[in-house]
Amino acid sequence: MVHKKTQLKDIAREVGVSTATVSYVLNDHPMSARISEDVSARIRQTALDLNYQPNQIAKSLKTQKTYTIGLIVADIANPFSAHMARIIEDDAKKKGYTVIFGSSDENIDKAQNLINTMFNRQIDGLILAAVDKSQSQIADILKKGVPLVLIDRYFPMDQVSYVGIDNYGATYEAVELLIRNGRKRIGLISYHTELVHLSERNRGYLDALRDGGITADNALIKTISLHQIRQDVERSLAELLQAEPAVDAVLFTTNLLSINGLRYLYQQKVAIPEQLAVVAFDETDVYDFFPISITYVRQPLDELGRAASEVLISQMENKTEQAIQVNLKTTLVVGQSSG
Amino acid sequence: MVHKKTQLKDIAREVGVSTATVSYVLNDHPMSARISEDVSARIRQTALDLNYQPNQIAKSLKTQKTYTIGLIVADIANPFSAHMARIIEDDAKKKGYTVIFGSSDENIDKAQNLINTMFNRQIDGLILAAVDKSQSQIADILKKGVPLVLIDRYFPMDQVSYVGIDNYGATYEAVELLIRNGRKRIGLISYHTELVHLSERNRGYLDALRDGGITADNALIKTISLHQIRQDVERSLAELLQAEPAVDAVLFTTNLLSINGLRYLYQQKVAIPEQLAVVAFDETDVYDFFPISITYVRQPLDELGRAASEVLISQMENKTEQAIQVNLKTTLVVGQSSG
DNA sequence: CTGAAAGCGCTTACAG
DNA sequence: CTGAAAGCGCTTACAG
Repeated sequence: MVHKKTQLKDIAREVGVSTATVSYVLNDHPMSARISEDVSARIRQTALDLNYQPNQIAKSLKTQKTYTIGLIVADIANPFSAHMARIIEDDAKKKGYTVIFGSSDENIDKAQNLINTMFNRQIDGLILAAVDKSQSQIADILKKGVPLVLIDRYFPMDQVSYVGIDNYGATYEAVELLIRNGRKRIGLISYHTELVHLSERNRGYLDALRDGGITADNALIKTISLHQIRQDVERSLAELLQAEPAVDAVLFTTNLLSINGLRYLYQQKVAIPEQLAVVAFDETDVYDFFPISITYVRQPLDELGRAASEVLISQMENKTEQAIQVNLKTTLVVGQSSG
Repeated sequence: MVHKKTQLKDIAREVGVSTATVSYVLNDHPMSARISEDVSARIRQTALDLNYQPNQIAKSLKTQKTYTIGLIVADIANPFSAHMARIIEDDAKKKGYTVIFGSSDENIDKAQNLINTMFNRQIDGLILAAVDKSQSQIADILKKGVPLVLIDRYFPMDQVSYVGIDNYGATYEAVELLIRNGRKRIGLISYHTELVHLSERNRGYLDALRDGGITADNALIKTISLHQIRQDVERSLAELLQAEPAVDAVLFTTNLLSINGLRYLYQQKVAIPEQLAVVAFDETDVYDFFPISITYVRQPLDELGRAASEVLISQMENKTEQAIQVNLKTTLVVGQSSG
C-alpha cells in the first residue's frame, strides 16, 4: 500500500488554515511571529503526525535555490578525489547542502557534459578539478555567474576562486632535501600535461636544482601519459635506472605516480635509498609496506576539501564578488627513503 | 554581465509559436510529428542560438521524475565504496541519471538523515549500503514505494532487491584452501556486527572448518570494532600470535581489515606463509608490496556496481514489483601467502 | 498542424 | 493575525 506523500495543503486542510500559514510556520518565516501559538502548535503537530517531508524540488523552483553543490573530479575512485569528496560532503551537509558528483576522466568533453547536467539541475555552486586546457570552459562558467571554486588544479585567471597547495614550494623543498642529502642526479616523474599545478611542481624541481648548483638534465625529466600511467612509469623508471651517469634520486609528483613508481622499484629490488633516494607525493597506504619509511609531500587533504567547501558556500551565500585564492602549505614528511 | 538563462518562452517568442510547440519539438514528443519541418527546424536552431538549457527542476516538478539516484555508502573515502560509486556513476550517466551520494559512517541516524534528504529531493531510486540493525529503516523505504537496491550488505527480507556476493562461499572456499594446505589452527578477523553479509562470511569459515574435520576454537575468532579498526586488529593479531597451540593461518573478511592486518604482520616481521598463512579480502594496492604474492578473495566490484545500477534503474523504469536478488561469485586469487 | 490553459508543490508580496 | 492569488519553468491533455 503506497501512501501518497503528504503536502502542505493536507496539513492546511487538517488544521483549517491556508497553505500560506502552514508554510510560514514550518519555515519559521518572519511572518510566523504573528501567528497564534495555538495554530502554530497544531500545524507543527499535524506535520509530525502526517510525517510531512517538504518537496525540495517545488521549493527550489520557487526560491531559485537548490541547496545542491556540484563536485567534478577526475575520478571519484582515485583515493585523492574520494578523500576530498568525503570532506566536502561533511562540510556541505553541515550547512544544509547536498553534493552531486561526477568524474571527468581528464576529458574536456565529459567535463562539459557534467557541467551542463549540473547546471540544468540548477546547482547553487560548483567545485571543479578542471581538466587540461579548459580555460575557456572555466570562463564560460564564470560568465554564467554560477559560484565556482577550482580545486587542486590552478589556472591563471584572477576572477576565479581557487583552493590548492603551494605546488612550487612542495617540490622545491623536496629537491632541496635530496640535494642536502648529497644527491646530484635527481630524476622527476610527472604527468605529460599543461596543467599549471603540475608545471609548477616541475618548476619547483628545476629551481631547486639551479639553486643547488646542479644543471638540470632533460633526460632525467619523464612525463607520463594520464591514460597509461603504469606502463609509462615503469618504462620511465627503467630508462632512468640506466642513465649515464647514474641517477641517484627520483621525485614523484602525484599519488598514482608514487604508487606505480614504488611498486616498480620494489619489484626491481632497487635499493632505497642506497642506490636511489625517493621522495613520493601524497599519503598512501602502501608506504607502510616498505622496509624503510618513505619521504613524501603531504597535502593537507582535509583542509583542502574544507576550504573549497567553505569558500564556495560563503560565495554562494554572501554573493561575494571577490574571488578568493587559497594556497595551502604542504608538509615534507621526512623518512629514510630520501637518503 | 550575468545573462538571464534562456527559457522555453524566449524561444517561443523568438520563433512565434507557443511554449507547448517548443516543448514538443525539443523533447521529441509524439505530438512533434505533426509539427511542420520548417517550424521544428527554426525552434531547434533558436534553442542552439540562445544556448537553451532546460531547467531540470521545473521539468521534474511537472513530470514527477528527477532522473536522480541516491547512493548511500558507509564512507565514500573507502576505496571499496569509491570504486563502486564510480561504476554506478558511469552506468547511471549512460542512462541519463545523476547520482547524489552520502556517507553513513555505519551510523543509523546519519543514514536516516541522508535518506530523508534524498527523499525530499525526490530521488527516483536509492542504492543503499545499509547499516547494522536497519531492517525497519529499510522496511520504511519499501513502504514509501521508492525503488531500492541494497548493495553489499544483505538483509533477510524477500521484498527488497539486493546485489552482493556469495559471502558464505567466499570464506568457505578460502578456509578450504588453507586446510588443504595443511593449516589446522585458522584465525578469523571479522567485524563486531550483526550485519548478515559478515555473519555469512563467519558461517562460511565455521562450516569449512567443520567439513575439514577441524573443531572451531572461539579464541581464534576475533571481532573488530568498526570504529577503531587499526587498534583492534593489532591487538587481535597479537593475541592470535600468542595463542596455544600456535595459530598457523588467518583469514581477513574485509579490505580494511586486510590492510591493517597485513601492515601489522609486516611490521612484526611475521613469516608469511611459514609461520602464518594469510588470506585477505578484496583487492588493494598494498599486496604488490609484499615479498610474496597475497592470496585474497576478489569481489567483482565492477559487476557489483553495474548490477546494482541496472537492477535499480530497471525497477524504476519498468515499475517491476518483483524484487531481484543477485549474488555474484567471488574469485579466490591464489598466491603464496596461503601456504 | 498549433495554442490556451491547467497544474506540479511550494513561497511570498499584498491585502485586509 | 490570516488568506487569496500569483508565479517559479516546465509538460500535456484537450480543443480546435
